[in-house]
Amino acid sequence: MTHPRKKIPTLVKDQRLIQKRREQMIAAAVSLFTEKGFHKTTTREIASKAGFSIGTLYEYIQSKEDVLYLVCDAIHQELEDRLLPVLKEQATGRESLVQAIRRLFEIMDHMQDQILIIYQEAKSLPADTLRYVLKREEEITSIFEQVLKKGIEDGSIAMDPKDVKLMAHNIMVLGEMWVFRRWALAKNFTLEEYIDKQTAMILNQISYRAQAEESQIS
Amino acid sequence: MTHPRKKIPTLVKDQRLIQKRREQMIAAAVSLFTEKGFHKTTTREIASKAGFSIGTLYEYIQSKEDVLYLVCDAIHQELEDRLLPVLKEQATGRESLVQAIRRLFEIMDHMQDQILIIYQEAKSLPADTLRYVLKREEEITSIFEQVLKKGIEDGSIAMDPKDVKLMAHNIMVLGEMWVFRRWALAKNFTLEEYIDKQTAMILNQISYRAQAEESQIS
Amino acid sequence: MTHPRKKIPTLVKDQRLIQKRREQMIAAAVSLFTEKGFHKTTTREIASKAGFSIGTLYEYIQSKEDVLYLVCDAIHQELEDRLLPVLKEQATGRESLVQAIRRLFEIMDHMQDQILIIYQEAKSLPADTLRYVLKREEEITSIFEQVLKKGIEDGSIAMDPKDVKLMAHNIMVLGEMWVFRRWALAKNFTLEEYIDKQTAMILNQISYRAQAEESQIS
Amino acid sequence: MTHPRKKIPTLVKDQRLIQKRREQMIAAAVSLFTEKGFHKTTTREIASKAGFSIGTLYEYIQSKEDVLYLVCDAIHQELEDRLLPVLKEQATGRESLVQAIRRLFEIMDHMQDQILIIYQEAKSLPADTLRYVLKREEEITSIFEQVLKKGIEDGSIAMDPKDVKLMAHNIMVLGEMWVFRRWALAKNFTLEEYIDKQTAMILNQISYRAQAEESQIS
DNA sequence: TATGAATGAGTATTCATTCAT
DNA sequence: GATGAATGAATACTCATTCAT
Repeated sequence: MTHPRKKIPTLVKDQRLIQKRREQMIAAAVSLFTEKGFHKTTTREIASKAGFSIGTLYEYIQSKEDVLYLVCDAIHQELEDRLLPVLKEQATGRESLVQAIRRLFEIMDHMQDQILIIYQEAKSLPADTLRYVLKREEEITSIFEQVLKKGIEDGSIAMDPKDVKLMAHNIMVLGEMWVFRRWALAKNFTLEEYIDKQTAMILNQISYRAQAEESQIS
Repeated sequence: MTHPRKKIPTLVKDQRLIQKRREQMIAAAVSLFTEKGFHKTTTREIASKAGFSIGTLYEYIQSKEDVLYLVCDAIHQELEDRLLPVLKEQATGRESLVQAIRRLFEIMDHMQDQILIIYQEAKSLPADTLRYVLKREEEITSIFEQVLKKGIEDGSIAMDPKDVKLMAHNIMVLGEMWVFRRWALAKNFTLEEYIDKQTAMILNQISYRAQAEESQIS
Repeated sequence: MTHPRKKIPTLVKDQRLIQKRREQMIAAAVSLFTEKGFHKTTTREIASKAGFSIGTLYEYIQSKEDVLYLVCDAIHQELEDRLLPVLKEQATGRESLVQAIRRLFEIMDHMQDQILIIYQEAKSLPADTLRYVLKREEEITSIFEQVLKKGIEDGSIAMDPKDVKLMAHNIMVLGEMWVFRRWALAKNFTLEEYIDKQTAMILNQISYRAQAEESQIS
Repeated sequence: MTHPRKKIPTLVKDQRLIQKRREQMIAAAVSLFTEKGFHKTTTREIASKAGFSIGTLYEYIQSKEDVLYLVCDAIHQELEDRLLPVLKEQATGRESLVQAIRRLFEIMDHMQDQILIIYQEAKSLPADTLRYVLKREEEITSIFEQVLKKGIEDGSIAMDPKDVKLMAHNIMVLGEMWVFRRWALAKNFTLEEYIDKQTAMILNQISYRAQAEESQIS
């Protein structure tokens, strides 16, 4: 169902070892990229913070960019892992949406360092690899598309199906905005206030009365 | 009225020359940063593309980061210079808002490369310098605050004054989103459609009927 | 007993290798510094003459100044290693002094290039590091202090103990003078003559008859 | 009588101007070379501290080394100008010697920064130019040769004429030693003490009783 | 599998010197 | 005579990557 991840070739064969080493590597890299950015972090530092030698690092990756990709992918994975459990089968689309927005924003608050890495460093990935990361971002965005569609179907959400995709992106971006405009927002709002206000705005778009307005604007 | 810019020291004294050389330098840097990013662009490339030698480059700046700052500042200046003229004294706040949103989004579309530079490279600025750039971003955001306030005063816009700041940031981010989610949005919408839909959504938040709804959500 | 040397940090761990590489590095640097001086010698030249790459050089030092320090320290070490063996337990202070002066002057003649490096380049060391080098110079000077004191004790040398330190410095400087005034001295004297004459002068100061004279001078 | 100075070509013709500019230049350079050394001082700094532009600097010299030469020569000139007046026609050689030694050591104390420049930076002069500086040093040394010879002639000094040259060099070096071993000497002696002790030692060499001793040493 | 020494291409920055005005 | 903008060769130092052990 989900898009396949990029395979990063390895000189090592033991799968369990690969996973362990990569977890160490990713944890080290996240903390270093957060602190100094991708370019100012050296592979030596990553290896050393991960607890092994530079030679060993290169047994598990082929280039520094590979580390960045693994980091991005792990972040997306964690984001998804934290977001999905909030969706309940029995809830209406609207209920799920409110929950998912809250959860998304809380995740953004909690993972702000990691989110920033994706925003600021992903561009350093080779074009090919970047595509995997963007695909992943799209997959996560599509979670909101699903929720919105469910709401339309069960009647709890009123909106033009053609607008579902845009709305899903809007929600993601409003979440990320809490991270990358934090310097301005945190001066004026708590996370709670931010969630409440943005949720209200989003809900306002998908209620019946809103639909009438839309036509008379432009 | 506006926040003062950072002064970048120069070895050259002739002000006219400084301006001319810096314009050349900025133009060269924008194109190179867009193409390869800040870190992968060398100072020699900047100088050479600007049409002078590496020695001359350093007569007009003190470090590579200075070039990045000048680029960011010039981009913000151009953005503001393009945005402000759309505001007319005699228009209502609501009319101005619609115009300004359209203009902002068009500018984002037109200056996408530059906007991306700010988003992706500003983090490489020294902390001190970054503050100047963020301050500038806030100034531009406050243009929308002014417009919203005017609308509230002249009765053309209905919203809680406490929400003005957040709404202004939302508008800016929805504009920038056209740039940094272009890989997803451009597949589904034209700029026109994007402007219309997002404008509708924003207007929906600031119409009288919307106000009633807001309270009953959370 | 001797003052501790400055530790120069290394990226390499193998102590034997460190010693070997540093010996290569020092030999290369001495010859280059002699030929062109510290400032006009490039790190690349040092590495290349030492037989390894510039990258390898920096595995064993942290800065070009580190090389200079290592060179100075090695020179002092060699000087001391050549000087000390001349001192015999059973000799009188006066006998030891004559031997040590001769040996010192011979060393100066033999190591003139190296001595010049210390004289002319040590000032380029960071203040902290320079202190280590001067301390070392003082240690070597104190060898002559010991010899003089021994002579006073065993009665073979007659001088005011308060003058021991100055005399030790004088001896060292008269030795170094053979190096840095060589352009004038070598035209007029052989090393043998120089040793004889200066030794005579020094001995003249520490003989009983000399003491009487001193008081009637100033 | 004195050795001719090196001519440093000029683009400017007005001799009075040349002298004025060079004085400014030398004063600036001495202070900068003292503070940071020759290599770390830039020509721009020299020009700026001298009160004119870099372009003007090069109207009066041809290379940075020329500045160093002018500085060395000016220092030697000042040294000589301060030393010579102490010599009185009517005094005995021995009296003159004592006076000249005292004066020399006082000059060394007073001009320590400048003396250090000659000691540490002269090696950066082109070989040709260096010869002029060494010649000058020899000239100054020969002042002491003259005094010693006069003493021998008038019977106030007892020494082998063949040792005059060496003794003159010894005196010069013992003076310079107050500068370049200041880090060690100043901890133990005042200038007065230093002068007294070294003078005593020198006089001890040139008194009749000393002569006897000399033969029996080696 | 793990190590870490070796490599050398790459890069920001400096600075003596020139020359048109 | 004075100025100062322009030049570009030169240089210390870094760091991703390799490979022998």
